[in-house]
Amino acid sequence: MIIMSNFENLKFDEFKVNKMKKLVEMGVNCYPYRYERKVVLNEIKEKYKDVTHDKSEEEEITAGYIYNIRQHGRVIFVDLKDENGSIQLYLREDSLGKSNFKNFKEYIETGDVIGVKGNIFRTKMGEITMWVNDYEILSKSLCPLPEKFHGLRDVEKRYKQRYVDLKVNEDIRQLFKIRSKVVSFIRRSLDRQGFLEFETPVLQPLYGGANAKPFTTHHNFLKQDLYLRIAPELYLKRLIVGGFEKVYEIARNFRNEDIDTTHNPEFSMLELYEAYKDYNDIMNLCEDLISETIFEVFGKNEIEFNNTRIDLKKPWKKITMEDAVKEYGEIDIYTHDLEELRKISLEKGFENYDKASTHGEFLVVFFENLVEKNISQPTFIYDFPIEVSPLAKKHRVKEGFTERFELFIGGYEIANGFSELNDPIDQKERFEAQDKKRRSGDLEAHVIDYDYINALGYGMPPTGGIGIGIDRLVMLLTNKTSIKEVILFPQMKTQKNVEDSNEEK
RNA sequence: GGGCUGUUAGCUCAGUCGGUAGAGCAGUGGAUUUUUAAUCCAUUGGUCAUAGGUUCGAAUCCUAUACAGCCCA
Repeated sequence: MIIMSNFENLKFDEFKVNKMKKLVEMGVNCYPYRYERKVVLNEIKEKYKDVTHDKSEEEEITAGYIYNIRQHGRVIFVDLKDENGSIQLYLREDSLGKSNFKNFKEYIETGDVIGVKGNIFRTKMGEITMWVNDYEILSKSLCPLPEKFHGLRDVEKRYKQRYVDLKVNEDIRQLFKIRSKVVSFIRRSLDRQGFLEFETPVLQPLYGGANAKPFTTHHNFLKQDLYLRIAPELYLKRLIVGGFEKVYEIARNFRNEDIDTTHNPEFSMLELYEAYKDYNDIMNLCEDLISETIFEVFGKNEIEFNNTRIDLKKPWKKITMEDAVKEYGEIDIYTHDLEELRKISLEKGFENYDKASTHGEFLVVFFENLVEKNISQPTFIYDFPIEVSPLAKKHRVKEGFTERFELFIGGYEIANGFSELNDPIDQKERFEAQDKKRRSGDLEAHVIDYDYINALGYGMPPTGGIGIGIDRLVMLLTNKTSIKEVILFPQMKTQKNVEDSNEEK
């Protein structure tokens, strides 16, 4: 029944293709260019919410795709959907005429897109329904839709054929609508506050702004390797040097790392920078921006995530990393020597402790292993060790620390910000320290960007900045624990064909 | 990187102790002028993910591979 090419993985249905061909023979264009749709389905539902059994005087013209058909001999009921609504159609042989009715019965099926004209009435069962006077095929479907009741459940197919997932699973379409709203609200909010959005390079000769491994590509004409950006940070701060005072970018970043429930190789991040501000100002900005976004989308400042009620009412908790480890981990790092810290890490089976060689690095290890996952309610963790924060300004009073913070909600890191390091000499030393780490095998350590140091040499005002993970934020808002659920087309491995696997060896 | 689980009809899923492959929906043919997961009758459709192995006999047991999900590092 299904025509399936070995090479193209097409799922055309033979019956559907034949019906389409028949229609074409009859002179019907199965793929016309436009349709004069006058109203969407929700507008009809709203306009006729008090309609009675009597047909409306006015004729309505609308369109959508068919998701169910119930044939009753000389009557057909059809369920029609558009982006935001649905309506029932009522087709009668005596209204449509014999041949039009027969054609519908024989050639129109679930999945087809049609335009319809008709009057609105209420059926015996109380359903607002269009009494169809005329219909037109707008697109003939050739692939069978998944089952009407269960929809598409197979997770792999849902991700790989997201178009089907969106078409048949209403909740998925709602989820991505929320994602779109979140992004557009953030833009509107920042624009209203006087921020300017800029597009900085995705292809970069040097990558920077985060600890991560990049994707590498090659420019043929320049005969030069380029990297896909891991963060827009260093370019946005060059804009602050250049004299812009409030800038942001909603940037797609690329990191060549493991794929799991919280990591996709490409992901979206809001990064913003504001001159003459410090990390305290930015924490406030972040708190306002996120809580307003959530209120805008849900109309309340309370959400349910991973079976936990999260209260986003301001002000949010603020605690230093050191105190957080004391509170949640019940240990004061600075009262133990390195040998003891190493021993404790080993005993408790901490991740990544073997790389730690300073109190600051152990503080981070203890934080990540003992604290992070336990922070459900929105909490700013602030004052990070200098060793792990090469782009953040030294703390104004606390030796060995930087003015950096991260926001945690529901056990996830949502945002990361700081008083930006603007001392060019200090920045040079920090990069050199990173470079040393790099040379000793830490592939995620920063590379030295001399042009960036040079930019700072021209003078960057005191500046506060932040990055907010859009995907993580959307996960939180839609109660999803897998990042793939909130990315339209997540990266999935494609089936290898024989030729490819030979080439690889 | 490691562990566990999954892969059976277009979709959602059964398949007992190893003994010829099942259902619902969709599709196809028919009945049906207010149904809404419509109903009724009939009916098509499977290299059981792939490749090996054990066995008289494998969807089922074993090994490897592919892809995926979840958990851990």
